[in-house]
Amino acid sequence: MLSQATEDYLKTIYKLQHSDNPKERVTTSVIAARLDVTAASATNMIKKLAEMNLLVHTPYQGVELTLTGEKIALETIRHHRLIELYLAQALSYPWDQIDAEADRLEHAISEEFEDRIDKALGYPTIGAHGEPIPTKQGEIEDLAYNRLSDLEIGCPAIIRRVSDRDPEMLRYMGSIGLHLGTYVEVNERAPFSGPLQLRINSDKVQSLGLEVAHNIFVDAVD
Amino acid sequence: MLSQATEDYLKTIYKLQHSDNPKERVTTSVIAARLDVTAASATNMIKKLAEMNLLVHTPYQGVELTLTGEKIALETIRHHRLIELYLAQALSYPWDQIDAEADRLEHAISEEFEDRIDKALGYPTIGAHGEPIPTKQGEIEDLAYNRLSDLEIGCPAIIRRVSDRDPEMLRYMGSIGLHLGTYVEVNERAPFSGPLQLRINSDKVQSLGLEVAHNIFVDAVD
DNA sequence: TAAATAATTTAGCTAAGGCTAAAAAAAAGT
DNA sequence: ACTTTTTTTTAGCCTTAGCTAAATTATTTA
Repeated sequence: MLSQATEDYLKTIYKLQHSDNPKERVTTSVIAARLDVTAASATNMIKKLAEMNLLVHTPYQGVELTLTGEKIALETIRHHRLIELYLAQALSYPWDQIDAEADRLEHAISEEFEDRIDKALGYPTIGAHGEPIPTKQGEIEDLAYNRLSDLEIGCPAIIRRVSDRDPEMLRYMGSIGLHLGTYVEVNERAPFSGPLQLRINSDKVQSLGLEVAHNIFVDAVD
Repeated sequence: MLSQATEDYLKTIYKLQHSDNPKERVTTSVIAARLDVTAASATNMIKKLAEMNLLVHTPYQGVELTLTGEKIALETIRHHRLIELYLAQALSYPWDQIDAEADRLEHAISEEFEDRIDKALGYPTIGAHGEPIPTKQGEIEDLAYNRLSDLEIGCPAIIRRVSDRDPEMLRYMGSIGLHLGTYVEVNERAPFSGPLQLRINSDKVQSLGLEVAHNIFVDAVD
């Protein structure tokens, strides 16, 4: 059995590798920052993971997961996203609380538990914030959406995914009526990186800061 | 936050203190055996727990939980039993698998999770094997049942609790139709600590070894 | 009561996974 | 090209919670 720390590092590295800017290298300091440990601690763990053949480390350059490492990362991410969805759907958790709870539970559940909540949820493929859920075989869909901050003016769209990094931000989104599936349309864009004026559900008009809009992903509809 | 090991020791000590034979001292070796660690490891941990004022240790005599220690033990046991019941009821786990799963989950859940499954289960007071569930305030009912092995011949009774120590035994009980709430009556008792002849649900007759009967607790009816 | 046995504790080791402080390597600024 | 700054790594330490082996204390048996 792999330690919680091992799973956390692999999960984090996977997410960094497949994030916004895929060309950026996944360096020691980036990993350390994301996991909130010192760079020295990260160096240490990276060395161990490399010895276990879970990743390849090019000193001073960054890391890349091996197939085995990626498999484990995806398993952990699958656990995480299934648990999140279960918390939201079966236990009515608000979407800003599920990430923290799942972060602890994901290391404690058995395959049996995974299978049972998977079944209870109807074998879902999309998580509570719109992320794809890896399959048991370690396959993951590549869902590419546009950022709400990049959406053309007057082009109606549907919210398909939100970043779950900041619970505070999730709470804010919810409070102004932004959820998965919500219709939105940008009315206008204030100059100098100013806020968007958003029409929500062809109804309410709401001013939305760019930072928030950057963390909302949409699909254009026509 | 207390470590998983700390919670496990306190839970185990509590259970030993309140088990079959309450006069027996809870010694280092008994604790070690139950937790499957060496006596030296137990000595070590006991020393730490004593320093934390979670228990009082009289060298060579045994331990006794302090009020604080007992509180934490009961909190852990509450988590465990609520999770067990949730697994059984909401996820249809068989009763022989819930203990192992709950053993890992009990350390990972938040108060929020506890509250939500408590509510989902309708604020239960009895666990999946018939054990009392401690309240959030750390109170626990004292349910004293008779062992099936001690039940008088011809006296109808209802199964109210079973020991969850051995999953194999639980599976066996289930396979011959013994569950919580099942009606049983001892027809006869073979000599020399032989098996009981049991009538189950006023219907099937089944021979049952003493060891199993010893781990089933009943309430006489009428 | 003395010797043998059993239980407990002590001493010292190990592995994980953190940390700080210092050294080394790479990148950036002048 | 040479400092200066930033990043990464190394060295060495800490805590947790296990382990074995040896020493100590109780208990049992002859």
